[in-house]
Amino acid sequence: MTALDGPVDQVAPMLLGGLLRHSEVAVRITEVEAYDGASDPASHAYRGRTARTEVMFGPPGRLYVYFSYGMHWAANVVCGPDGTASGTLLRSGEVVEGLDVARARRGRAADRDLARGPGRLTQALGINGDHVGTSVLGGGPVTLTFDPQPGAAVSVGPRVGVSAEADRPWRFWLTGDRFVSVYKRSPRAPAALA
DNA sequence: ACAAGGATTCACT
DNA sequence: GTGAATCCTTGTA
Repeated sequence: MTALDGPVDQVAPMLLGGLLRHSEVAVRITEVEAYDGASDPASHAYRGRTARTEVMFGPPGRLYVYFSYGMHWAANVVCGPDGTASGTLLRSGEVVEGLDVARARRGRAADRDLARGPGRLTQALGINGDHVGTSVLGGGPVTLTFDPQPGAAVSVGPRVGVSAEADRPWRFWLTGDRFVSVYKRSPRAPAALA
């Protein structure tokens, strides 16, 4: 029983403002996306258990990390009760600790861009495939600290990059935050309704 | 065994 | 704004 075992579209916005830490680097989460296994064609787990998506069916709080476009890692926090496949993609954040380490990992990039984007965020934190299945709820190398801010304005909008169900409003971000990635609709997604 | 496509980023025009 | 890089996972033969 954790704060993560509810419906993913309710859990995802709760991660906003939270702190994800991997040793000396910590990131304040500013943007997330929810993915549900059973009802969500855009989810990797939609077609059932496979070797890759197995972790999404497990207990909440574990990391699901996958390799995308042949060059980027993207990190999810598994949500929902054990046996249900859902997860929250960590899309963007602000590096608030370990700036020097994050800068070294990200090459030449503006501080604002250190973790602004799913692939950038994992790179700044040093998260990769080795961390699949690691719990972020304590005891592991990666930890997630909730920092709920009841008064904070949260925006909701369509998801990025997915070609199916792009218009499901399951992307959440802190309204007006500088450390939110720019929205760019997938070229494969059907045109938005007028 | 093979072919297709992707929950993206970066450099260049 | 546009296009290339790059390799893993999955479905199909």
